[in-house]
Amino acid sequence: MSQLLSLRDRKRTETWAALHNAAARLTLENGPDRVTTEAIAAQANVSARTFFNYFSTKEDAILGLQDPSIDDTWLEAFDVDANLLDQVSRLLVNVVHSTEGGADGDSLRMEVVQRFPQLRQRRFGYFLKVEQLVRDVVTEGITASAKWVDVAQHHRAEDISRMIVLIAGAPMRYAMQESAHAPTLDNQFAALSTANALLREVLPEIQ
Amino acid sequence: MSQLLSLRDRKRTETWAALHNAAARLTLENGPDRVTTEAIAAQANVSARTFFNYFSTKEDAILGLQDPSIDDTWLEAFDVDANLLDQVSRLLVNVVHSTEGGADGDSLRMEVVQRFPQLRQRRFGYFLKVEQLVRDVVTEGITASAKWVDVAQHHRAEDISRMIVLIAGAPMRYAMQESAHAPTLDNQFAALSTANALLREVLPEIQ
DNA sequence: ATGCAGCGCCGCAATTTTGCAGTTGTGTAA
DNA sequence: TTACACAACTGCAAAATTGCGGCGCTGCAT
Repeated sequence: MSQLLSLRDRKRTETWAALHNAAARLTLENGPDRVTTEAIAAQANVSARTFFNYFSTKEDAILGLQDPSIDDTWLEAFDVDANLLDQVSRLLVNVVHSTEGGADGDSLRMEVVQRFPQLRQRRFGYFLKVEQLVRDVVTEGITASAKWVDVAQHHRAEDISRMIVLIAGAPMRYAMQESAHAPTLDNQFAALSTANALLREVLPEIQ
Repeated sequence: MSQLLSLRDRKRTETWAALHNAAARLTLENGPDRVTTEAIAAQANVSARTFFNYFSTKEDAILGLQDPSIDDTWLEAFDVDANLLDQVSRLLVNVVHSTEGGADGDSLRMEVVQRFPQLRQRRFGYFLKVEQLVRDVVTEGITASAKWVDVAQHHRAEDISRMIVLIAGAPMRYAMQESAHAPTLDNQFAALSTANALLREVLPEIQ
């Protein structure tokens, strides 16, 4: 049998997906304002209270957003002393992905974001949490690194990593703004890699 | 919406039915000895431990047996001072029914009992619990009744009701033995009413 | 303007489910 | 015989779910 997840974890995932699907489906049918958290919970066959055990707001459920997290594998592979920009970029992409749970294939998220732009700001809100998380990782790396002792004498590690994450995150912000107009998954990838290229070209010019 | 049962109660009923169905189905496919409680739980999509929150033995799950209970309606209607034999008979039938939960229509119980006679004794075991419950009701009634004070001077109320329930229960025992050979629902009803008629004929002859 | 109903959301206690580490009994292979 | 796997079943503590009362806000009828 598939014993990768415990029964508990499997059910938790199922309930999460059921709530997100119900929320997204009902929203597509009636618009986000005509959907109540009660109706969503009923569709997912759980109590109204349980809804808020999984999502802190109705919008989070509609969009299927979770708090960001970093896989241990990524943490171990992270090395501040080489290719920092690349690494932080990839970390950001990965952590953003962690905020959008479940299988993307059958998720109704895309359609929802496209049809109800009011919901978009919520994703930016989550990007702040993502940055915070990544910043912590970078801060820790810098603090422990010999390569950064010089810079760290003039600035606090927190500030250094804030700046690094801001730069590395610029392409994602750029892509997110773009994706307002082109919300398919392919288009988002395209926007991101365009933005990445742009960053590489701009960086050498401004120093 | 149908708000007769709370979400909690509705789910409890569903889980009970899922476990019973899984147990009965797997038993029909493989025989009771080749079915594990784990497999049943897995089929019902609950943990192995939860199985034992619903049934105290594997056989109970296969047969779909619950502890007997008496509906309050029946309790209020019960009156020791009139038609006692009839009332206790009906009470017994009703309480026996309460031990066999769920919708009888789609239950696989019948088929299981017919094909695996080893399971039959378990039903008799439950009949003892049923008698106990009914006995308590009758005892309480007798204790509070003016009509029974005379008899109660020579015998304890417990013993009186024990005898009454035994007599009133004779047709059910008779029918249960018969049903070994004719296990359909109709046949059981027929056997029971035959036995009832028989009792009525015998009673006057033996006093 | 004023009340009032509806909805999002939270805290808390009761109930249920799960995981885990047993104990016991039974068949089976060495 | 001994050893050992396996399955029924239990106790207990952690986690999840539910019900319920309550808070704050918003829109709407009076």
